Amino acid sequence: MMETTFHLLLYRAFHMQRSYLRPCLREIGLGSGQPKLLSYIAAHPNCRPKALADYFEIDPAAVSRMLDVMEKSGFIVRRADGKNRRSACLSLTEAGEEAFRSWRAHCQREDAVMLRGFTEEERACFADFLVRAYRNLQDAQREETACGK
Amino acid sequence: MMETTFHLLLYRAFHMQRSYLRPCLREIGLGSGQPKLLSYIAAHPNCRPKALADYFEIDPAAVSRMLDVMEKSGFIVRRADGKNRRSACLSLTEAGEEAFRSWRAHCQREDAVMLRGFTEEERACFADFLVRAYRNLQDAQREETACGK
DNA sequence: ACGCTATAATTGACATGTCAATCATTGACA
DNA sequence: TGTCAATGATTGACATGTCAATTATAGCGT
Repeated sequence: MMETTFHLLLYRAFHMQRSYLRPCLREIGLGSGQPKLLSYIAAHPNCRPKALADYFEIDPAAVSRMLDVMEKSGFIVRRADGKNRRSACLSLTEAGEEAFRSWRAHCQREDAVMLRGFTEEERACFADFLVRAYRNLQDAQREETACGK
Repeated sequence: MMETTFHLLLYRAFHMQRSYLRPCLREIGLGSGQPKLLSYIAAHPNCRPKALADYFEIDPAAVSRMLDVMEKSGFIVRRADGKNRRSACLSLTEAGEEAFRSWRAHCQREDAVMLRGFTEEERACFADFLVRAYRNLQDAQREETACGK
């Protein structure tokens, strides 16, 4: 792999990670986009779909359909809220809690595999780079859309 | 953004990058998966679909369908090869060459934006980290599938 | 209280990717 | 040469994501 652009480097690392994680996800019964929703709901019980879309910066439509799947799989429930009939309150079922625990454990092992041979400093540095790259793009995007409008 | 796992860090950086690049791709008339195919075909004229699938480690089915789109968009042509009637020879049209040049230029600008505030050493380090992470996962995957079989 | 606008969720249509099945061609071996 | 297995491409079905349109509810301003 001799890529010339960071764009492709990032793609390949991400893509390989998803590929590596696939068997585990299949075993747990989750799709590749679902763990993040699971973890957010675990950390914020009774949150709304909108919160998920905002936090992960994905389309509410994607959230809506993933919740459909996760509800059908028995990992979450959409509970009606008397006060707010527009949004549902989301929470994990027992199976959802269990799936989340499995995922978290596996995810930690995966991170360990990915960072094999990295020193503690390098890990911190890598995380810092990823955050900085993310923020640079985010800032640029905000500027450009603000300017264009 | 205060993620606890590298898994999510990588996802967010990748996702933000794709989001940042979207307007440019729309302008050129390319889908998000097409630039990499374009660049490979530019570097390897008359290559086969299989080579694309192998190089980028994606499913041949995805390649097949993206080529359909790119052919319909007028960026590539599938030329029959008398010797080998199973695969087609792929090449860029003039429009394809032009799209590739636009993409490459924009991609360089994007990398510059993403790496704003990075020193030269940090850039090299970041690239190295991404390659090492990729290879760690690749090796682990090979081991596990070899072992499982 | 009424109506208008803004917000939340959903649905449809599409792109990218996976997986499984099919189909055609190739190439090797009896 | 003729059969048969391996290879390459395609197609169908699904998950994730985008975008645009629709629907229902909230909430504000008069």
